[in-house]
Amino acid sequence: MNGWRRTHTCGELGAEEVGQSVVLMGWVDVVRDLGGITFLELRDRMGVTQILISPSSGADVKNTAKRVGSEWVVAVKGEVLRRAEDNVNKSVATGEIEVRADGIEVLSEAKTPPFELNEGVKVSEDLRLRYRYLDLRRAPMRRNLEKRSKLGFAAREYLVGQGFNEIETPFLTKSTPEGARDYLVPSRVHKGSFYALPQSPQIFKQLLMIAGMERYFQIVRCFRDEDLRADRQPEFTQIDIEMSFIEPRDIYSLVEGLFVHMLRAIDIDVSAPFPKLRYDEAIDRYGSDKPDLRFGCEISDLGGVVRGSGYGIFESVLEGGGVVRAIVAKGCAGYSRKDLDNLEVSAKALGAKGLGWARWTDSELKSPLARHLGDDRMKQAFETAGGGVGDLLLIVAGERSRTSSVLGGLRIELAKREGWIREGEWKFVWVTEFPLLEYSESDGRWYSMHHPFTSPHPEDMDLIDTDPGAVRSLAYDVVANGYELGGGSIRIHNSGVQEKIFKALGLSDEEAKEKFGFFLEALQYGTPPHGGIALGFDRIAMLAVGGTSLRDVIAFPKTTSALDMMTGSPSDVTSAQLDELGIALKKV
RNA sequence: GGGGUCGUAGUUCAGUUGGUUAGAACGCCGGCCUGUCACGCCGGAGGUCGCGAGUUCGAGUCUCGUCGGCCCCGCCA
Repeated sequence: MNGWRRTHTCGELGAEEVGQSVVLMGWVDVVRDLGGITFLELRDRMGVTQILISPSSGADVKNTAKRVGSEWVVAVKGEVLRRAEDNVNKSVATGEIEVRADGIEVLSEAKTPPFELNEGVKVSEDLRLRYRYLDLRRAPMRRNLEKRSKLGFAAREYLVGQGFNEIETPFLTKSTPEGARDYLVPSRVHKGSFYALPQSPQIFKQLLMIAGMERYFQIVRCFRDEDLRADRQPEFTQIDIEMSFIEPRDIYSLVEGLFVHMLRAIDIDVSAPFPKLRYDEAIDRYGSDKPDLRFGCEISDLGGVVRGSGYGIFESVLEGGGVVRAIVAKGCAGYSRKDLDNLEVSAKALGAKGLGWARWTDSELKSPLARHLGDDRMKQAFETAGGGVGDLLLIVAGERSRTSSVLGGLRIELAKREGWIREGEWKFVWVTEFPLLEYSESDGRWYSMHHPFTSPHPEDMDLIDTDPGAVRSLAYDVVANGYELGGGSIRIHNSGVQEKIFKALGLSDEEAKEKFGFFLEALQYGTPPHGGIALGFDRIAMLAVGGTSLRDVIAFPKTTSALDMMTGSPSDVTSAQLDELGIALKKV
């Protein structure tokens, strides 16, 4: 570097430094060659500074400046000059000054990049991912990663301040039967055996409680081999927390404090405590276990209104134990036939058999259902659901949970379509009292809704044998703006109860012993009551930067088909590598 | 596993009912230019229309298959 040392960054020079001799290093953002005079914009992570190559600059400087192009890395030595008043650029932090180059050194030449790096230039997602290191030079991505870093630092700062120890747990661990599909790692030493990458450090953090650590946390990578979404990557980061001698409310206040502290670090204010909704309430009112509370449009039950109407479809649904429910779309009475058809298509895609509607315009109430229900009953239904003149009523009938999720889905769709969601707003909510178990028709058995170590609600302990579906758990999710940001529970700390749960899940004693024997044994050595939570750090960061995809906050993410466009993984390995692992590939 | 949508110059896109030589902007290259900051002006190069079959006298355009991006359902204890 010519013996030069960088004296300043490209974001800090101003009127105060005028007259100083400085050395800047960075990437050439733009070259503006006006003939006798040339301007370079030099960029580093802190900002951009204009470099002046004037007629009085030496021949060396001028010749070098002629050669350089976009994204070359250069060092510039020169004097900070105050710009004439008409030349000040108010839109740039360093716009009051420029640096007259007395020396310029090319540190690295650069090929013309495959896309322009200016903010605001649209580039396809796959190109950005293939050249991620260039994409990350762009200001929005850099800002996002900086914010993510601050959030992580604030989380550690807060938790350590609360007396937590950050403790690492293994990545090469044991495959467990319940839950998401595992990523497997073959063992070379023990051919035919596999490690699994952790879906979460669940068992280890409970063992740390048994070990007496009392307050553990870890910002840790987790792996799940399931299909991806905008908010789901195969590897993702959790803020994993576990505490001993606590109740759910201790977790609530800890996590509320954590969110307030983290978000304050990037100048976002949120208020705590967060409201709470029981699971069944969330489903009935919002049709989701991760309700978006930034807008209303709650679900209403019309069973009382339509019962006895004589309308065959509704009557038979009600007789069969189903429900007739509705949402009111405020101000949407003007929807066209086509709009309504589109909504019906959505409803069917969400699992509805059909979609009933009624539009209450100034003059009249229009609905294909009026013929069956009568105008009075129709109007009553409208009012029961909280609607009136100018509104649209959407009715779904069927099995309870299906109907809820359909209306919940329509609710979200309407909110997006009608712009009911105010950007920048944060609506947190705790969803509590999740069911302990859910039944799988296809497998003919019960599964844990959270995980098999979740404590049943003490009041429901006796129902485990008689009515497993009615057992509530001490599990909770923290939800913001319709995203599940975390979930946790109070754990079972009694090996008898744990065995009972394994039995309810259809695990034989032998299976339980084979898969979790070490853990069942550990529970017998003096286990403190304990519980915890795992927060989705990527999702928190995504919401905090105003993003819509985890790719916005992950430096090197995977595509929706779990490919890494940059490295080309996953990829073939040599037959020698396979031999060493004792693995033979099947033809697929 | 399923549904939707996209794939044309380095990039972002346009391309009519299937019809002559596939266009624009930005970028890139060359020239001119002493106050630009989206610099300006003049000129130029640049295309396996993702890939493979098929229909047709003729395919960027139609059909089938396939690969890939994005969004969604299933799945994600």
